[in-house]
Amino acid sequence: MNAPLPPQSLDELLTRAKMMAGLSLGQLAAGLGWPVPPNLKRDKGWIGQLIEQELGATAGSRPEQDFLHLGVELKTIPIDRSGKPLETTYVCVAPLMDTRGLRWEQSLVKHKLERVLWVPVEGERDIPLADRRIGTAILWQPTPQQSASLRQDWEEIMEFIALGKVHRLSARHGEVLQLRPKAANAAAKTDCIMEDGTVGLTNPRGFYLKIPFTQAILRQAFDY
DNA sequence: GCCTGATCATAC
DNA sequence: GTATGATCAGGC
Repeated sequence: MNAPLPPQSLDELLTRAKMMAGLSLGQLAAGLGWPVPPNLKRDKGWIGQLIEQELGATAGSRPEQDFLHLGVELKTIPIDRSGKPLETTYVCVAPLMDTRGLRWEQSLVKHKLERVLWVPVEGERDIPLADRRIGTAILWQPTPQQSASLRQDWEEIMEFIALGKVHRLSARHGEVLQLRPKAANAAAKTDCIMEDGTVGLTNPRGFYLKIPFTQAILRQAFDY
């Protein structure tokens, strides 16, 4: 259907994002010629893909920022009536093999979070999907304090992984960043380092931002 | 009510 | 299986 071209500048991206603010998902979907699913149970990535399309991100499954030429990663984030995030935010998969020597500076977490365009969307389940409204987008870069917190959690988690203790990590680890399963289901397996140094199998994991962290990002932008 | 572990769709 | 986009939902 209607497929906007990629924005050619950061200003153009921000202008497009501002034009979406206040619109409902139904309005946006209609403009793009997309059908609205009854709910997100079987379409968990629908909102993210809709916003991607509207803003002209290159669809696809390439492990890159959404707007590589602008150095911007796009994240939609479901919020409640008070503006608080309803869910944690997925960042990227966690490497579970050959992690010795991997440094924060070269990590995928740091790279993905260097510049993020956050698009808040009403996410409460009692609001019909088509009626949920899009909020004001926020272009964010981590403050030195936020970057230090992310780095500390990342290093602690990666230390566990490198020592073959990934099975001892839970979502409770980390102040702002957590490790959780990221797969089709619990039967999915991938190679990992075991405590005796051999190679074993475990559930694929991903890094997620905890809710208070993203809540602080929204709060610092909207000053509430 | 919140959170952690589990799960859904799709492309390749 | 891995990567993209995330939310679901039962146990606490």
